[in-house]
Amino acid sequence: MSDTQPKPRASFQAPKGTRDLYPADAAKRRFITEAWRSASVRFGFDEIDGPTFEQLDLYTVKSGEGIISELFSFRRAGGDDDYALRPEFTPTLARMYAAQAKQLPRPTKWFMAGPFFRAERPQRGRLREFLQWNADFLGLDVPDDAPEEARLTARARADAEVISCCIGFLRELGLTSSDIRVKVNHRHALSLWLSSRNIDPSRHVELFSLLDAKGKLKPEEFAAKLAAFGFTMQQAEIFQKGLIRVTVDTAPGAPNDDVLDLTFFSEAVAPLVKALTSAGVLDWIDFDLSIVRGLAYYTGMVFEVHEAGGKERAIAGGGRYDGLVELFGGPSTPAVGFGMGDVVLSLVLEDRGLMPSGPALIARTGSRPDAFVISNGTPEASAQIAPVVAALRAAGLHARHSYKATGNIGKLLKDAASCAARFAVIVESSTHATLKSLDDGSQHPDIPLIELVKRLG
RNA sequence: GUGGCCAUAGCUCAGUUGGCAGAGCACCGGGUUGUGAUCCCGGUUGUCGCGGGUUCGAGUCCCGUUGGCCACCCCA
Repeated sequence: MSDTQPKPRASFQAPKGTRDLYPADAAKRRFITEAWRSASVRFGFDEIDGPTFEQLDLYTVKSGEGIISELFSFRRAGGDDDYALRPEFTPTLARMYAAQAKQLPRPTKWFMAGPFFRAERPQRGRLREFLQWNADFLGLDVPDDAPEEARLTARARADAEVISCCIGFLRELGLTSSDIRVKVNHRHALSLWLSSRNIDPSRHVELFSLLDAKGKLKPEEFAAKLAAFGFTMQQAEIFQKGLIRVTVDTAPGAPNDDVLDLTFFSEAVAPLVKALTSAGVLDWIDFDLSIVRGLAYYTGMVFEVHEAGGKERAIAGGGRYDGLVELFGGPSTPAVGFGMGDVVLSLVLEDRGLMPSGPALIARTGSRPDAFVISNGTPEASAQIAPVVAALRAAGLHARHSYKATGNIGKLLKDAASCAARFAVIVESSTHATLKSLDDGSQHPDIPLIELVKRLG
């Protein structure tokens, strides 16, 4: 050993806010990503992906210089370009769409799922490295010169389709509309409604931030600030609760209308409500005027998905961002999408008992062995384990065997059960085996070894 | 970036005013019952997160550091 050899270091730890995934954890991650993929494909989205790091400037275009402290950014030794690990997908998406916009179909529906990185202090539901699923609907299914009314309903259809895909995924995992609420608002509709109350458009953004901050203010403070916009105490309470009833027929929704005349808002969101109804997901939806989402680039519908008890951070969030593709150098393109992280989602699934584990998880992730081959303990049977396993694998089957020295059949069957094998093959002689189904316990003796592939296939 | 709590076996944790490093589970081996719950016996695993300091002596007290949990900030 030379003097330059580094000394062994006693202990390394995973970097702050990252996770080591042992087999049980990796299987849970696969369970989630497979479900994301399955829902996306079912709703007609095509998979894409981009680099996990981009030019630093790509992120400041949209979010300003302030974003830099939240990024993991770096410069190659000796180079002079600044890069950043991707903290979100939307800039990459906008860049990719802009680059090929002329040849892409309308609409273009894309999804991706992969790792993202944010230099934040970790806490419950928030890590520095996490997975995020993104689904986006770019362009509309009507011509650019279609009447404005047609374009409005086309936007509402796209908005509803994106929300439906998100809900379709949650449903597939066994969550219901009483576990999860999808809180929806509409920035444009909100603005129309505020204007109808003679609130000048120049003050709308200020009011949006006030609504966004309601959870952090004392009720009296919140009401006092709302009073500056002409709202009464009673009306402030409705904002405080968040929940606004909007009905399908756009009729004034009782009981809110007794104190808040929401006619303008209701009319503006009517096409969205209609599209959500057609998609069969309206029972998951709460309209909530206080959901504005921090980002300045949202232009229409915005939504957040929350655990019904309101205990966790948002499971997902998204909305319409019609100006963003243009900002990245593409043609003016209506677009709507959302992102969902794996961290809060996992907390909710674990809490509701919907995260599988053990053999159930192995079955869900498609890694069940077809056969677990054991010997009855005689030398001639033991000698057949390697060739039988090899033959099964050569036939494309998933075959395993025990690495234990014991001849205890009970212990070996326990091993077979713990890896969730479909069948145990108990080799009895140099030519025959017993086939045992580990699902129903049934046994078939005297199976010739050469017939195993046929019996298991 | 700010604050509080925490770090002992692979996991969950106990460890007395500072005095020989522990339990359960898991894992491995052996035995009994030719069949997945079992039962009995035995065994491996630790720079007590890391680095300093005080002390005859530190898992225990002090300082620093790294990481975790929680809240603030932020949330694309």
